[in-house]
Amino acid sequence: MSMTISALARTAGVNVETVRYYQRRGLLDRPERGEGIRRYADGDVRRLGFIRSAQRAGFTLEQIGELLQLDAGQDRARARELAAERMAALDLKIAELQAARGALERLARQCHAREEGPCPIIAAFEG
Amino acid sequence: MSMTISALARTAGVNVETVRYYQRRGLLDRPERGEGIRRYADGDVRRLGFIRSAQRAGFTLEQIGELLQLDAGQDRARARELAAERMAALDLKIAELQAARGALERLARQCHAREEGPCPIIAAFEG
DNA sequence: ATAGGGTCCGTACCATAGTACGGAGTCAAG
DNA sequence: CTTGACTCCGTACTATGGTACGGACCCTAT
Repeated sequence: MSMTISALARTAGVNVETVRYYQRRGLLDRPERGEGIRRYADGDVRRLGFIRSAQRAGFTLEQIGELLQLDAGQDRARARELAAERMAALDLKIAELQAARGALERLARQCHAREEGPCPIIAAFEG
Repeated sequence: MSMTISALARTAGVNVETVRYYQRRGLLDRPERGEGIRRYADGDVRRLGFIRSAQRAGFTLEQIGELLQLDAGQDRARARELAAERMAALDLKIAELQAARGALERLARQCHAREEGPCPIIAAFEG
């Protein structure tokens, strides 16, 4: 319920320094010091979890900061806008990675097929 | 056939400074100065194209450097190894992005459905 | 032959997302 | 009541992939 910074970090699976960094960036609160040391609660764990999930979804820390602002302001239109933007970007990125993946796979197969001569993996990228 | 650095950069769609940067990193050659100025040829364009494609496939510049080494050495086994590693990493990344994309889409729909209350996009990430 | 643009090159700077360091303070156990 | 671990905080450093700057040189057209 009430944890130190290292317990918070451990719970969320991040480095203590990362927690401090998020505090500096304004993504996490610095709770009041209760008798010398700051104590963290479940809300902080959830918030940290939010940051990491959003990050996995490809949001930058800056965008995450905005999402957190929206959370307070309940600006749903803007939240949807951000989500839509991110989805478009993700679609693009996914398509790119899939193309790269496919190309790589074909090439590796070709490279396997003929043991002689130059590896087609390298040649194929030239374009 | 014989181009200046800015023509090379333009052809490949990158900044002149980027070309110089790749030269510093050893990814591109610095051709001999013919009458004061370095002249670039098709090979350089292809090589620069290779770098950019490989980059789109998610290779880091360091890995690209290794691929270019292999090109010379014709170490096909290592090339396949790198390709396999990269494919695994791509699969992971693609799955992650697709998950994020799906989550985002569901949330945006929910957020649209009910105009009242807190936006679920933000709440949903907490976990 | 001189003005302008382009080139050359080293060095410095940028953003992003952290990680590390060092000194001072605090806390819990022995 | 001290020792050792942990916390606090500012500042500095890291990696990655570039971008920008400034002085010197070179090339071409007028």
